[in-house]
Amino acid sequence: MNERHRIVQILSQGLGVGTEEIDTLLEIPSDRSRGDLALPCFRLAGVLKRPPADIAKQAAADLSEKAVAGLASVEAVGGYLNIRFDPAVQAKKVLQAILDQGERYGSNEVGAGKTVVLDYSSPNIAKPFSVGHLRSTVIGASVGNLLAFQGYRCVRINHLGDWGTQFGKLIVAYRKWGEEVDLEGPSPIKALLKLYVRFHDEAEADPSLEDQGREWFKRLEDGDPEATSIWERFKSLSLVEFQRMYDRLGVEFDTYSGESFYNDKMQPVIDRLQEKGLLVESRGAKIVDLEPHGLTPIIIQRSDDASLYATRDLAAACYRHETYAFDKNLYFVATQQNEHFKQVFKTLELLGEPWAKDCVHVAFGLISFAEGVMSSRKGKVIFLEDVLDQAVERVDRIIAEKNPELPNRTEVAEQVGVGAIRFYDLSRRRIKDWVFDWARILNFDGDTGPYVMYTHARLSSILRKGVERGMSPLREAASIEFSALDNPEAIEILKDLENFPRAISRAAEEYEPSILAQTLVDIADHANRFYNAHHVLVEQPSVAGTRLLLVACVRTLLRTGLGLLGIAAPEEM
RNA sequence: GCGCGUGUAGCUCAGCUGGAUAGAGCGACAGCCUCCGGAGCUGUAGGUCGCAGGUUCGAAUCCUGCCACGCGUACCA
Repeated sequence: MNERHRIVQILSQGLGVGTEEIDTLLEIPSDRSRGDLALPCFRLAGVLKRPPADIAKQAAADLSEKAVAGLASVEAVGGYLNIRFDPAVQAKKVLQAILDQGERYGSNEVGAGKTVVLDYSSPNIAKPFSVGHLRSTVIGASVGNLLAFQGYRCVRINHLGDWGTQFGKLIVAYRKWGEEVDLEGPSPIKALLKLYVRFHDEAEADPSLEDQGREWFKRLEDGDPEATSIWERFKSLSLVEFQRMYDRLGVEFDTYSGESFYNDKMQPVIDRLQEKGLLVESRGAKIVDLEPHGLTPIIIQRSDDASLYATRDLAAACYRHETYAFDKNLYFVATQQNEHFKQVFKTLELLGEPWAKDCVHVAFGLISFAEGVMSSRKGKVIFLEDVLDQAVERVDRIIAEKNPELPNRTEVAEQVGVGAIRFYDLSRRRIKDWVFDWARILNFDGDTGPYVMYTHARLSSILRKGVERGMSPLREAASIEFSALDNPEAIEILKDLENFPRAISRAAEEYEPSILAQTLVDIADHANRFYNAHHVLVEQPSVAGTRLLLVACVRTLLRTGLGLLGIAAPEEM
């Protein structure tokens, strides 16, 4: 923003305060009817030894003297200096920018030449793809989109949970009761889940099963042919089901190399820990003592020499750095694993890896049920597929009621239903826990995905109707009829349009898609108010053309924003 | 016990680097289809920002203590 720069200079000179200080002090008023920019003068009062109101008054005088282009008014109110830009000038500028950049409006190149590795989704083989996995999947995918929009090269990794003691357990269960379940049916994972649940039931009575499970995992790790072939079958059956989810969600990965991929890459890491004298034996296991750093010990090798999750994560981090030379290495994993990632990152640091500081655990809260936590061991899970199906079905019923003539009804129902679920998960800050509630997740009124999509559809509809009546949006913002936008509803939207790039940047920097989701709700809200209060397709061509331009621009932003969240924007619904 | 996190309206949540009367949605109540799609719009009611101190001209926001809840706390991931 050029005016801002100019304003900072004038104020800095007039008041005799550094430009940087002025710049950090300048803010957007919480109540924007007060102006577009404000300078609270209280802090300056201390430095300048003058009353704040005095400073504000002088600053106002300084500014009005210099006649900055595009400034509408400048006034001192109490200790505040309030600055207002000429709304017509602002409007032209932002509308033209969107006209020029289209769906790229809001993007930038801050990440050009940099690489970010994103580890997300990462479901466990042979376990259901539950609503719990939804979080990692959609947050990770969306942050990837946001970072790519900022010019970063993104490497998307699905770090499949395809290794570990659980497979030993499952192999034991399969060998004992495998014939009692149907692995060739429509949902082999449900069959595997039965085996897993049964294992834990029986293990309560017969604890030796746990030992057998550990033993079979050890065999798997040592390359035992029977163990390997059973494991491979589980894996391929699972991947088919996962792919079905990813297709519906429109989520993609550059690689599916999971934990098993690192089975032969752990030894070098263990050796290096050994060389550095970090590895110590304790209670039969090999650990790195992290107590001096306020952390519990990280277990590198079990007493039976089998590997652990932490070992594989260390190997994976090193591999990723060698392979991709990342600038950031992100893990989209629940808060439960806070300590684990602290341990891993600290260990990398102790190994002398300077890039340890570029590893970030992008944590999110857990999903629970009113009755308690989800647990695949007890078979208490909600399958994501069931949630998506319910949502789509509900959308379909609503369409049947409100818009029965809609073409592509099945396709749109799928888009809106899946979008609703995605938006629900992305719309609150990641760190928050939430309790799964069918009534809430299937509600499509108010601050929801369907509301944003609906607004997009309404705007699309207005544009279509406009064309039918021989009207079209202006192609040059310079020729707008500003009086057509000179009302509180339109002004509010123009501010939204202006702030959009900043919302995107914040969402990307903080790895927080909810910032974008909330912004979209605000825009949709303002758009709804606007077209309820003001007719777009009016007689006067200049007014209609101007309002159509505004409609087209808002629609573009909603489309861009939904796209970054991985949500479709149907023209009708 | 210790570590990390969360605590804002009945419920679900916003509140950007501390700033001018704390904002939405759901639910409740009252209205709005001779007008571009009512998954919408307008209005009303509803808040000691967990509690107590402190820093500051100014604190929901920063610091300390306490309380409540969640997660973690050695061979699961």
